[in-house]
Amino acid sequence: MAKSIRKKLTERVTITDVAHTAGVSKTTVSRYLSGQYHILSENARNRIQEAIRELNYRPNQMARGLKQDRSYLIGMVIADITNPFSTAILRGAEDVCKQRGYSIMVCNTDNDPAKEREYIFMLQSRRIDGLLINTTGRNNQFLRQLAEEHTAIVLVDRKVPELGLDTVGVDNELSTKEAIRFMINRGYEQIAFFTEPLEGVSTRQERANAFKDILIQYGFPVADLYEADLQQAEPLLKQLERFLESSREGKRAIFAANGVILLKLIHALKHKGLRIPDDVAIAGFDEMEWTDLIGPGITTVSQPTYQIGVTAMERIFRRLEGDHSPSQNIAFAGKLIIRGSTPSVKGL
Amino acid sequence: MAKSIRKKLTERVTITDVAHTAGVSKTTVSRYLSGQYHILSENARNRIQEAIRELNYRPNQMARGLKQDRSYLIGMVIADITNPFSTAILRGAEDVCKQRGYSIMVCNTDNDPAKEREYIFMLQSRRIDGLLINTTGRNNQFLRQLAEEHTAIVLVDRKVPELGLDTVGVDNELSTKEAIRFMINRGYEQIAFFTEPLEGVSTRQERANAFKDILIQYGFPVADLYEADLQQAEPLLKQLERFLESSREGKRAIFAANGVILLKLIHALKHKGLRIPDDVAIAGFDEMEWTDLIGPGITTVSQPTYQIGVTAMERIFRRLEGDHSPSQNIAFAGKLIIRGSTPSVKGL
DNA sequence: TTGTACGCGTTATCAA
DNA sequence: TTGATAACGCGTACAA
Repeated sequence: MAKSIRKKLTERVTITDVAHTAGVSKTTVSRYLSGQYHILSENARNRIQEAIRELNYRPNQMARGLKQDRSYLIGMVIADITNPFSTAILRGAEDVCKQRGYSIMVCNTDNDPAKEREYIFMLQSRRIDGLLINTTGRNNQFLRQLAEEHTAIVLVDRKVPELGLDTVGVDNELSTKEAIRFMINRGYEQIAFFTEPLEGVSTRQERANAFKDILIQYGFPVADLYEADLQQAEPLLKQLERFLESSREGKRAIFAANGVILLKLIHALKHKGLRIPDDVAIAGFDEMEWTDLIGPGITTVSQPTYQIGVTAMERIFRRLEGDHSPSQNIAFAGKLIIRGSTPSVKGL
Repeated sequence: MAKSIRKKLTERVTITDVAHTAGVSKTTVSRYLSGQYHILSENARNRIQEAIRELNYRPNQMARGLKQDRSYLIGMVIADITNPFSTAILRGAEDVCKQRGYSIMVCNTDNDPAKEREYIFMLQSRRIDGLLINTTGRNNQFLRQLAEEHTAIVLVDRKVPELGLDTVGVDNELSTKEAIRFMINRGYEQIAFFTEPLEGVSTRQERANAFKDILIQYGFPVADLYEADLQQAEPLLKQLERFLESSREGKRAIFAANGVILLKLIHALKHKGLRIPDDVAIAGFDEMEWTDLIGPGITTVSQPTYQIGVTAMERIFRRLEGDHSPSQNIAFAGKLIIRGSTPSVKGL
């Protein structure tokens, strides 16, 4: 291992230096730092304040953490940090953390269990106090291990029932049913459901199941549930073609199980020269900054992402503060935003 | 004795525990941890490995960091983490960090100098080894302070010449000129430039100046440079109306200085019922996932964001490895992506 | 090849 | 209201 020698450009200022120039002991300075002003004399307090400013002192968090067995660090493990859904959650989580003096370490897994595991190890080494994770579901034993140490874990978006952890997300069944029911009521008679691979991802499963349930409830055949791996573009295109060939223009619609696949589908439609909603209607999960700008506007199920991030983070802090109540499953209501991509076709 | 009691209470596995169960000293374990295998007997090495696995030991990074005066932490201070431009950079930076065992702490400033300052202090407390920052430009003295400690700082996107720091971004002058020149060649005779407030943000200034320069070069009057504060929607709308009233249909175009304002402008146009490009042509900085889907597709200047993140991070590591060469200013070429929002209007 | 002893910067415990 | 001292978990001279 090639290590480079680091030169000390500036000697680091320590609590001892502050104590020295303020003419008090380290202990007293430490008390000042942790805000125990009531046991400090006016005099000591002022001199310490002055010394800190003069020396430009910043307490060393590593030393504090080591001593206190607390890092004031939160890990955030996400499948894809470039997904706006994830960043909105991060935004919410970050706001709550900042306010409490915690920092967030971001980890991008690409849905790869191996990467996720590496990150969990790293975060464990850093003694993170809390973890907010959108998990692949393939590293449950390590998550359980983490939870057994002092780490407060909250699962975001994806549940893993066997872990018995707090979960925050949206009510997938409710929202999916509302959306599909809406499309049926608008007169669509053949609705395709496109999702990324279901295995291991509760969110996708819940939405797919809700889709099936509602179709059955309305007496429709469940013929068009497509699972597409988005690594390559081909599979999705093929499945889309299959659906288009098997359906009649005018009464058909597509529902996308999340924002990523919704975007891909819109791209594919454009690529094939198909118009929305004339050739095919479309709707799907995840409101994004562009959904009202594409064609006649895309009908979406909007998730309160920022709120999800805030809530997840608040659960973490509650746990850190000693709340040992049974694990909660917090599901927000999604909001169906109706736009031109799913017009009524009843008269046709 | 006291040790075993403490262990039952806290359950934290330390290097001492590993040493005990492996039957060696802490030092030997430490050598193992830092990969100095050549000074370890086969026997010791195996026993340590086994002990680590058995106890599920993870070295405490806070302790290591404290001892080594290194945190293996990189701070990333960004104006808006939900901006796809920022997350793409983060993605690149993160990939490089992961590979080296570093972690990234994200800090969202909302372009607020006060928030930025708070974050700088916090990061200083954490003894970050490196900082990647998209700065407001209003906390230069604190950045200078950080740089004087052991922190390698790289400015991303926005420069601050007086700090003499490494900078990574895109060649704003070149790309802006190319884009405006392209629009002029396509026959547009009145081009408006919309930007967020110029003050203190080099990127915006460079683009605005390039815009002015090229107009002058072609003998056009520089009448339509609009600085809009996007906190409220009103100002932008008013300015847009001013431009539309002062210009003739058919030969007018809008250029947006970044992705955020480009999106707002497209929204505003839609809101006013104006069509692209029939009523007004439009182009702007920042390629986004939706730019090819809006109307006839939006002409954009694409920045190699992922590459910017990677490069910035690599500069940081180079500095940490002892590179003391003069500060670099790395400017990538942007790429003009021509789409239907800026058709040729020469014949009109 | 291995181990002993000390120190990193901070907080907690106790005594004054 | 203060301070001396012992940890926290690890790495590293120095010794063996």
